[in-house]
Amino acid sequence: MATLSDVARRAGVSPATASRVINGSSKPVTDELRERVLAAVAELQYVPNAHAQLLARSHRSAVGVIVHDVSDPYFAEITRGLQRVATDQGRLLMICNSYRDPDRELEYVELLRGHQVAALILAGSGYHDEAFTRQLNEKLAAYEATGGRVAVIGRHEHSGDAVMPDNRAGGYLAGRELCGLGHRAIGVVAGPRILTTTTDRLAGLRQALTEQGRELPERRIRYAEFDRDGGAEATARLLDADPELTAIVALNDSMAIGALATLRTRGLAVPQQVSVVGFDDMPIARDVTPALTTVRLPLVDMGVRAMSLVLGAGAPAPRVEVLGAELVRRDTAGPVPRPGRATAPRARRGDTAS
Amino acid sequence: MATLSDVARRAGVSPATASRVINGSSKPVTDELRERVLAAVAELQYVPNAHAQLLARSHRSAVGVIVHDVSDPYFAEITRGLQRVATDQGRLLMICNSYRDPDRELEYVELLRGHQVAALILAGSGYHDEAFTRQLNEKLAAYEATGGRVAVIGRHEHSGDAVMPDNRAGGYLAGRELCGLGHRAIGVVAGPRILTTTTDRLAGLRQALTEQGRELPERRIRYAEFDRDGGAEATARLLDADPELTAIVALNDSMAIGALATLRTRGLAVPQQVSVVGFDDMPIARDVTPALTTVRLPLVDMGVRAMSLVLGAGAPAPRVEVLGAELVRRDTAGPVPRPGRATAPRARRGDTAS
DNA sequence: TCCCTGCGGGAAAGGGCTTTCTCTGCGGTA
DNA sequence: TACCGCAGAGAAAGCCCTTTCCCGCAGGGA
Repeated sequence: MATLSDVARRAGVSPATASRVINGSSKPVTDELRERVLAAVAELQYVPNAHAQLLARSHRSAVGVIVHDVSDPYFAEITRGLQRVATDQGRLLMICNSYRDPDRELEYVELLRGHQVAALILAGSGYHDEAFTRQLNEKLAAYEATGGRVAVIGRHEHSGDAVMPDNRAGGYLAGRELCGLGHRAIGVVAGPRILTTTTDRLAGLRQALTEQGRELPERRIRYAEFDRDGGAEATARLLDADPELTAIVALNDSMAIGALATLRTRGLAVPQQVSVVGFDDMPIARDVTPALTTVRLPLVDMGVRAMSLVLGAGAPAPRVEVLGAELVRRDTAGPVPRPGRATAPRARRGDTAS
Repeated sequence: MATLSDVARRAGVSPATASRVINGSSKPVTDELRERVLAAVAELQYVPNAHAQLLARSHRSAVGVIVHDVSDPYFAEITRGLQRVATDQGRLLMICNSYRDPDRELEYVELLRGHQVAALILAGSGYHDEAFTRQLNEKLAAYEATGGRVAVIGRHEHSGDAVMPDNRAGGYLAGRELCGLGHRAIGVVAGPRILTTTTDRLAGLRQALTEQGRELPERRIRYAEFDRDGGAEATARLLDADPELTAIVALNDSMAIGALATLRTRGLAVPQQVSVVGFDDMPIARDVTPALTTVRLPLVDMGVRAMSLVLGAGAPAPRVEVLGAELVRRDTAGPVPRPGRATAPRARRGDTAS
């Protein structure tokens, strides 16, 4: 690889001058030398060694992000928001997938610290795990002690800047909607119970049912992986245990899609026999058939805000931004079927392509 | 940030010894010193500066990847394959999204070169753009001249290691299937015509039709963005121009989903009135209703192979691996409707959740 | 007793860049 | 004419590590 001194030598200047030209330093350089340097750069196809630059420069610029999986639409949307702000500010993003493995999450914090990121964003759900939380907080504290900025998305036991989707309110919305449609036997297809996302959404849901004088017993909840196959499998277990179910709440849209697959396999019409409500409103939600009724979270905006928090001026007190959830009515939630009468399939509501 | 010399000082040893302990060097260190160093590391929460390490070490380890967009399922799958091999070998992956912007692609090549990656994988489609291709090749050549390894996925005008999905064969498969079902009026919802992926798939399709004595006039092709909305829009234009169409080939699954959305909006039954065939077999393809008939590409495997090529021993001659395409029959492609008879909706074929 | 060997440790030389500090030479002022 | 100041260029000091090279010392063989 050509180095800066190669360029300098070829241009007949000192490395200092070459560096100044290449970085557009404020220190003035004669046009003639400038041109000679630029020519040498082009001829040698010179690209500065990023590591050497980062070592020599004082200020850190990159931002680290830890998500569960960028290819999961939930995180893809959040990342889009993060990226937008980062790009605007000329920051490089280092994105790490923890695949919901707490140990890997810890490792990535170290790794990103080692890479001298200016800030760190934890975009995955928090865990109900004291030992892990303590370790994570130690590492984050060490990082913050050296001037690193941290923001979390979701409920983590971390005192600092945070963007919180209102999962509880979202759960409540889903529950109220189904109650309003007359459902009593409501099953829940939940993500891993160790995630705060799961428990928060569940808590909101439970509150809605309780307010309506209904209840949500544990036997109507099935925990599984937070993805399509987890949803399919949990739905199957739920139906096996309780064939009377008239509605299913899936705690994210991927699981909801799995639930729809299982219902289809079993010949249960949605929403005529069983209603389904998802969570997140990922883009695909409107394209499944019937289009998914779900709870929308402002995912992109969450990313935008988290990045803004972390790149903005440090506030004395930790800032917490709660972002509301919103019910999106589509075609998978309908009135509870009248008992004792065989339900005939009705025409599906039309959907709009846009 | 604590540095290595801080650790050394605290442990009462030289930086050299500290480094040896931390990196598990082969050079032996007394247990006592070792423990003192380890203790100091823990107390100071020391994390080595990755940039300094990379600068000091001679060998480069990270691998750079340029994709169009990791959150696009097509690339998510490929990336999964890349990641698998990289992780096995303890390599860090730097993934960059070009968002199908050639200039950004060029910039990322520079950036990754600057970051001293050991290898570079171009996973996006190639472009029909001579100026761009020349620039790209120059940059890649410069990189390879300094010992960098390069592999491309898809057809790029780059002489070197490559993994090629057989897009042409896939297009052929789609065409033959529809011909076999009796379709004559076949429309194509295509991605940007500047992408080799588009033209290759189109070429295969055209060949199939030609062999059957049919043809594929330009007026039955609509080019749009390679995503859901592009597909929806192109389908609308196609139907407006030619309402007699009995089948649509979408050049990727995202577009196919957009096509289904438009057909649904217009009240056209799939596959009774219009058949649809997609391309790629992304995971969601089996979950839309009706489940999508499509052409499967071994996406994960493509990633695995590309990474293996690039991390394996350099072969004297460039290696090109062509991976076959396969037709996956699901529920969106059916026999051509008999003309002159109103088509009544039939029962949908059952699908299996798995 | 002396020398050689080998082990454990430290000194120091990079690795490629940025940036401060220093130096030279010029134009301008008194 | 003497001096000051400043513009433009270079010398050199880091930034934080790794790794080679070297040194001192203890043990073993002659």
